Amino acid sequence: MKSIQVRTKIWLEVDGEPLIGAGRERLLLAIENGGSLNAAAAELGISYRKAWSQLRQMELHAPFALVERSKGGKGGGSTHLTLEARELLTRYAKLKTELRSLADEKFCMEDPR
Amino acid sequence: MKSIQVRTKIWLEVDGEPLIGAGRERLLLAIENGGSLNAAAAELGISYRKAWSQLRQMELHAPFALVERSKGGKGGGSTHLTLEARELLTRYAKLKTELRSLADEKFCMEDPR
DNA sequence: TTATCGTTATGCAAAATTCGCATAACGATA
DNA sequence: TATCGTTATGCGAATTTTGCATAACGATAA
Repeated sequence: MKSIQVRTKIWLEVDGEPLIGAGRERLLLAIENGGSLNAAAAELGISYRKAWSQLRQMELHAPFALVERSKGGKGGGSTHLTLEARELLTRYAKLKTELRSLADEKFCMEDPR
Repeated sequence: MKSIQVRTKIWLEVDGEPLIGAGRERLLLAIENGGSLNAAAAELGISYRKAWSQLRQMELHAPFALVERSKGGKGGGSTHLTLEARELLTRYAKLKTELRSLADEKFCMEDPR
């Protein structure tokens, strides 16, 4: 049985460049969770290179710092979210769930009436 | 001044494959308008190859026929939308505008409170 | 002072995807 | 049966994505 499914996406842009979407949200959450970009990449099952590139692009256009990094030291280094990044995550999550609930509730492909 | 902008997308899928989104909606509308895939591609400023590929992919997964084609003949050939395709367009347009108005009205990045 | 260690940072080539040029196929009409 | 503008599609070029390999880093421990 072929069923038609409604899909939605919501993301934030700065100057037309992606700031945060579903994928980048996952990345930031994984960074917060793992305490490093490396751990985040591993958790998500993507290459470090890819995670780094995504984060780099986000930071390139974000109007505020997203992470604080450190190199070397005991654990070799670390990356942590800034307060603003955590706030951004909170806002984005709210946006996303609102959109989803709206879509689920209102949009039905059966009987358009 | 860097302003954060909320963007949304809505589309329909069949078996996880895109059936119709903003771009394919434009394509179908242009086909309806021009009476041929060739004219549609020209109107949209995309190559015929690209338009054809998109339409092909849509038809590959759509649970009903989207267009009726003819080759040769007076005008060389033509492509017209089926009734189902026009209904799909109507439904999708409604979905899209509803989503947009909801997004505009509800989602505001200032003061999340 | 110096070696260590796991991280961040990045060049670069490979892989995958997208794009579009070029050309064949088509068939109702004249 | 020749014509004409369309549909159909192979294939190489251009672009984007991916990830391997390796350098850089610097607080800590010895």
